[in-house]
Amino acid sequence: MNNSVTLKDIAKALNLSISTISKSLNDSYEISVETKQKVLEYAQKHHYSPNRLAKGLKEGKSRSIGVVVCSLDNHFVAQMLDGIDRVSTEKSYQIIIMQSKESQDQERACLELLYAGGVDGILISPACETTDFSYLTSLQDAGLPLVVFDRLSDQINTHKVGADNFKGAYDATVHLIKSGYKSIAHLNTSTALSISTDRLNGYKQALTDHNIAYRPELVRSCDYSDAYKLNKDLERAIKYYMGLPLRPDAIFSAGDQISTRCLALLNKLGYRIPQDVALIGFTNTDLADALNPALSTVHQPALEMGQLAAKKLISLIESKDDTPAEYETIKLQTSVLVRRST
Amino acid sequence: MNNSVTLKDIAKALNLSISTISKSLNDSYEISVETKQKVLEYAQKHHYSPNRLAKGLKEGKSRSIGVVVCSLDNHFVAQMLDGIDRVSTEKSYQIIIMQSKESQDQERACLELLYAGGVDGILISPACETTDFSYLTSLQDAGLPLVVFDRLSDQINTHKVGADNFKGAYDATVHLIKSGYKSIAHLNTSTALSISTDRLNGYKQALTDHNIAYRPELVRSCDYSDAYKLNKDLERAIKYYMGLPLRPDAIFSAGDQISTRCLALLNKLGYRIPQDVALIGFTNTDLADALNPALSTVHQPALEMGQLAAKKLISLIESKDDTPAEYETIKLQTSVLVRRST
DNA sequence: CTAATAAACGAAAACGTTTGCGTTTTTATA
DNA sequence: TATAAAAACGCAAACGTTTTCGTTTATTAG
Repeated sequence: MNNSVTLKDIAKALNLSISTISKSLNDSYEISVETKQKVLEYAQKHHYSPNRLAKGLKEGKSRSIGVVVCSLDNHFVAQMLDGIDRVSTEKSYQIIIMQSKESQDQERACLELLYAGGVDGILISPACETTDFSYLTSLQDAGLPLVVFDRLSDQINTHKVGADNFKGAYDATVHLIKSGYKSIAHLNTSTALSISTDRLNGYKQALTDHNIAYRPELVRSCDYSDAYKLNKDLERAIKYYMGLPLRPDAIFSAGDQISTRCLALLNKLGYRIPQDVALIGFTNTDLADALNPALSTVHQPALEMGQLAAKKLISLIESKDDTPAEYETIKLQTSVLVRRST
Repeated sequence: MNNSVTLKDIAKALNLSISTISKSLNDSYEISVETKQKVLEYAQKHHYSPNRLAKGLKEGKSRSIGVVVCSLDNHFVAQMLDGIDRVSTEKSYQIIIMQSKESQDQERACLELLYAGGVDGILISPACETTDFSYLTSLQDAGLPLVVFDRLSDQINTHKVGADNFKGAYDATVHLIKSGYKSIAHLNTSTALSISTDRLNGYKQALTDHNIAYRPELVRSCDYSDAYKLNKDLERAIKYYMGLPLRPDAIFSAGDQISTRCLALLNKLGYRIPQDVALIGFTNTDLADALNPALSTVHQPALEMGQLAAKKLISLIESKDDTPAEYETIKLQTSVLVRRST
């Protein structure tokens, strides 16, 4: 806290009472125009700005919202945060960003800190590891507004904003099929979150819709939690695929890191893309066109997702009194961007 | 603000006074062990956590620090933020991240908001556009601790933590020279910040040290502020280079986006890297090895930079009383990672 | 001219803490 | 036994707001 000039200071200087100053600055009808004028002038001249803590304490609100994401180090996440940031600063809420690093424990720690910190609401994209949502619901029961975004779960009942992962996966798979690929592998993330099953289901649906038999051996999961593990899992999966009697001629990968790391690994292992194996994956990296080769991607409207989630949360916060009405689940459309890798 | 159980509640429940509760929880010597025990037990059972706002108001501290960066959507920035996040959560400070989007006005707005918000200190990596540091120094004069990181400026006197950009540029250029490139262009960012001149000087020094004449026409600047402009500037620069009578056989680029976008553009324009022109650039992207071709980079210790900057700021905050001692400027070593593009 | 009304402002409580100091009770010292 | 000291706790002010409810003065209606 640095803030210097207070209502008291102004009151003393202008020989008025604190309440008069406060009312003047809040444009109360109780105060004469002349007084208001005088107060406002002095306040501006001395760079008065109300003390956030005092105001918050009085009003029982902190005008801050907590945001929990897996990691900052990720284009997709950064874009969502950008969206969140835009609407929250517009509505003059501060955001406190915390990282779960895909760990359920750390996520729990983040939530505890945010709750204790007195945020007015929480925006969360759960960690991959998370299976237990009881703490989250307990926060909700305690009256804390909550919005889940990006990675959804039906273990919690509130507003949810995500991408249409089923459709995205479906479209990507169809794209591969229509491009002539016959044997399509699917690399997924190992998580209990719906994001994973949705994509798997989209993939399956596309296959059945095109009379292609679903081969479970073509689906592998990778541990997302840290870069080292991911690389290891991925390398194993790729080698496994390539050792298969009916070796896949295309891979559809779910997940930002998975897609780009997969591409890097395929290169490293000497496979030519798309000649040896085609690749399309979920990712929002702006470097997709600069990759070797340019990577076909399923792109999610990350910015909009963040914006919408923040709007939903703020509306929830600001209408805390009325009945929660009905909670919505919004699914934003993804788009397939075809590039050289398929 | 969600927080429910307060000192008063505990006091009432235990038939003690508020101050006794407070002192118990703060482990004061004035309170008997039995009482402390009882209070602690009750507090834990009912998930008491002190109200951040009230505490902050009382102590005149908010235990939060403001961080201003150009943009979230950037690997390098994300890594620095990660570093900042680690040490600040460890020391139980909240961080408020704001984006300047390379605009001096928006940066100013961020700073005003943070100051008004009552942060205990500010961590800033100035916008490219910023030339006027007077507002920053005025904040400093008002007693707000400040640490500048990443992008340094000598227009402000405080702790500074950055990379050794001169050395990084020098090393990159030497690498190109030693790899046999004769005519080395330099793509820089158009900014008044020292980050730009340091890199330019490193480049120049490497040339003179190897008896290569410095050709001003090989140095171009690009507007970093938005993606569209950057692409435009870059394309113009590249075409300009390639139209030169003595066309460069290598490019050393400064700046994250510039390096990766330059690679993408060279590809798009049909130039082969490194046959037609080699490329090395400052960037921390984890996709460098997956690019087309794998991009040689100058890598900055972003995480450490963030950590160090945060440590410096916190120490500044917590020793606000004593004389500011002497301000340091720390330059962290960069490393050249050679890949296929050179 | 009196009484009611409006206009303009101030006093004080409240939000949840922390902390200096006063008060009571117990214990130790002379 | 009288007294000083220590131990354990409560009171109340303070941090900077907002807001309710007076209080004062000026204005208007009857």
